[in-house]
Amino acid sequence: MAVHHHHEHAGASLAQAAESALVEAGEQWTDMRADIFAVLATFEKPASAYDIADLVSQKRGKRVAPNSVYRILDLFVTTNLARRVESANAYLANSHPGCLHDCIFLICDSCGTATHIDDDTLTMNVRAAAEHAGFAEVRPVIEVRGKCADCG
Amino acid sequence: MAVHHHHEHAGASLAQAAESALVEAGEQWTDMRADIFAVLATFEKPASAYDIADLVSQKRGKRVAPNSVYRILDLFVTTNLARRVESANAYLANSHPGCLHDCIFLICDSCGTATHIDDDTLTMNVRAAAEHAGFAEVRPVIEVRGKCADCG
DNA sequence: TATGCGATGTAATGTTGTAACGTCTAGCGA
DNA sequence: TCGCTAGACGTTACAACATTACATCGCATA
Repeated sequence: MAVHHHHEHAGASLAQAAESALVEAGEQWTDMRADIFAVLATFEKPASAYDIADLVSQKRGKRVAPNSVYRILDLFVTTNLARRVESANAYLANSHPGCLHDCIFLICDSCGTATHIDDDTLTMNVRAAAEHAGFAEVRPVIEVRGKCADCG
Repeated sequence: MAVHHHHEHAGASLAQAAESALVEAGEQWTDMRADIFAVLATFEKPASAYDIADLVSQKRGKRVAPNSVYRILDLFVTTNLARRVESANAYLANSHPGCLHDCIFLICDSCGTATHIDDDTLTMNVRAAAEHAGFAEVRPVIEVRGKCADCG
């Protein structure tokens, strides 16, 4: 099984990496974006836009509307700073922004935590299958729901 | 690439197969369930519970609440008569109920149509990767968003 | 007939996501 | 300096998706 290796960021290092990646992409690293990224990065589990809105509101002492959060999350997703977990309608910080590849998420139905696996062979096979069927600009969504080791 | 082969039902044959599968599972094939399955089966694209509720309401000349539709869709999903497309918050009739395996869905971002691919080797690899990470009772969600051949 | 159970109805509410438009500010050329 | 522009963010309203709690109906059967 082919496995993808890279450095995993955390904490301040992660925020740094995120800022670099966003600026690299020609976007601004504003206070609001920093706050939203910081909050997102504190979550173990995929966080909903509303969860994030609540915490960012607390942090700033002023209501931040979900609307604003969505805007910024969308930006994060397109610039690869965050991922959307489709089967949970929620988001995760990307622990290695700037490193572009498909992720496989494992989400525990019981405790909600998500872990991620990288297996480029597998994801390339999925891409290949889709392209073989005539699809272009493909964006694989590969998630596995189940019960994690801790909840077993 | 290993590929899974089986008979694909359509129209009345599909409804028949669905009825058999549901009864096989120890559930009743009621008028409401038949209507919902029939409506679901007419869709090319993944259908939302509300889409289905509207059409079934028309068909019966009486409002059917989304609630009732969700209940029956959940039943269909657990009995393998239908699939949920997570990245579209919508449902598809399973064209081969009674035949149990993982599906890969290709959904066109442009026209919304979904096609499905069977590749047991690929899906088994995804399952294996999740199980290797300590997950149990795994349910793979493998979808690919992109642009279909017609919309290219 | 009474009773229990599965299926469906009804109402209310919770959660997720988007649209439209207003305001603020930094940058920049006249 | 003035006024313009563009991007970021605010505000409100609403649309779309999903669930909860409880009521009712009809059928099987004790």
